[in-house]
Amino acid sequence: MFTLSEENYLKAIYHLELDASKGISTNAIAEKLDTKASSVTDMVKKLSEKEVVIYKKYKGVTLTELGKTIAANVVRKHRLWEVFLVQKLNFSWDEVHDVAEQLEHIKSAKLIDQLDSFLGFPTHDPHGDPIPDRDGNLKTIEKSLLATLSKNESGICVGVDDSSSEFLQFLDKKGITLGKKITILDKEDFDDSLSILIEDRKLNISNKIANNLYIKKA
Amino acid sequence: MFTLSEENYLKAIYHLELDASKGISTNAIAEKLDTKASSVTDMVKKLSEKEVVIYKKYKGVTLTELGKTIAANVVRKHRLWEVFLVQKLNFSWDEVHDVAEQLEHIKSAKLIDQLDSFLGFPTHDPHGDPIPDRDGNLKTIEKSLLATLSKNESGICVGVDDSSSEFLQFLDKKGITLGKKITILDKEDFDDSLSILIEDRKLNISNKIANNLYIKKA
DNA sequence: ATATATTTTTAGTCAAGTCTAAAAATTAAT
DNA sequence: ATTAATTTTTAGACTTGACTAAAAATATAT
Repeated sequence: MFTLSEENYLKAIYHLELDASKGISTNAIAEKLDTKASSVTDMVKKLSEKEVVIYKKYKGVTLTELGKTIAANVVRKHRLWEVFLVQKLNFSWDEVHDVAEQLEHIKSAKLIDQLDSFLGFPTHDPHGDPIPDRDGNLKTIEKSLLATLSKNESGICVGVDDSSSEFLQFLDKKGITLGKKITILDKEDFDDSLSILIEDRKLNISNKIANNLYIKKA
Repeated sequence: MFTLSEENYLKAIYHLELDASKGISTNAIAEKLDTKASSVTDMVKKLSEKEVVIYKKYKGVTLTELGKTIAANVVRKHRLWEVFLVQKLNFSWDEVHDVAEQLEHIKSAKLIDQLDSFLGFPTHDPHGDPIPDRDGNLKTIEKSLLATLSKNESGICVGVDDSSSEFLQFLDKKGITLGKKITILDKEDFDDSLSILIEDRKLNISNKIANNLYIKKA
């Protein structure tokens, strides 16, 4: 059995491994968890003892298969709870994260299986992130950052990279929600800002926004 | 803010105070929480600092109004989650306790308000125990132990005293569930066992059972 | 290739919550 | 009203997870 702290470390390493080929540095983990590298070293030794990570001094950390499974399961729980909060309890997508951070540590296989079923076996959370299955596998769909699309290309909005409540509330204000179709009307070379069409409305958005919105090309 | 451990102490004291007029002894708390009296002394000092209990050495502990409110809120969460598990996730009433013990510590006012609403503002949990309102008040209904009824009296089954899964499963097996009408057909002086009528079926039950079943007299 | 800068680890400390064993207070018994 | 039994508290130690400051290893720059 793993403690709340251990689960958070595994989850952090799991997320960091998604976009990093080498071993994860203790510093990177420390930053992600808002703690100190020395604390990470201690914990990583413990996790290594428990055979959920492989750790060589000064060489960074990688998850073992077991570690990956455990981390994916925490992520699965987190995302299922997010769906629950939005679909059943009328939370908005920018309110769910902190509560899901707590709920993801509840231990009960039956609970999560039944929740999954109750929600109709959702495949993605409210931010468009895929929900791992019971074995920890997640099918990733081909999605592109809006910023990478060319003029006149279009697609469906399927996810966000940054899921801070500030960004999500900004999207709400602009009427940009998952599932909507977006077409690039124009790209401005000067500042890489975009002119887009979304549901018959024309909108100008900055490059920063375009770099945090995922599109499934049509 | 209170830690998980602090909340569990407050809840234990809260439950113990329900059927005890004097201050609660550290020993009683220790037994309830399956810990040692010395640990309780330490914690009770801390809770006293935080003004949620009143503690005089060797004299036992009582909750302050603040302490009562906090404890009642934990109990409220516990019981709402139990309702959720049974009504929405198809748990049986003997499976919910351990999971609710975890869920009761999730911190989010919105979560619990929305859950309450989602469940239709239930007044009692699956074991017939009342759910405190947002202010910690609970309305107790007049209920009697089945063992206290006399021959030919009858009433509705409204709760259990012992909610161990063993006892609950026993009741399931016998077809005794909340809401059913029970009539005392006969009482046996020798062993205080009862002959009862429940939904046209005649049943013999021991005194031990009768002392753990609550009835609302008809 | 050596010096400098950065990253990572070690060593020692701390707080929360628990424990055991011993001491002190309270309660019960003669 | 002492003595004996029980309960409660204190004192000191342990574990988990974190921290700071110093040492060691690695990476960078001239």
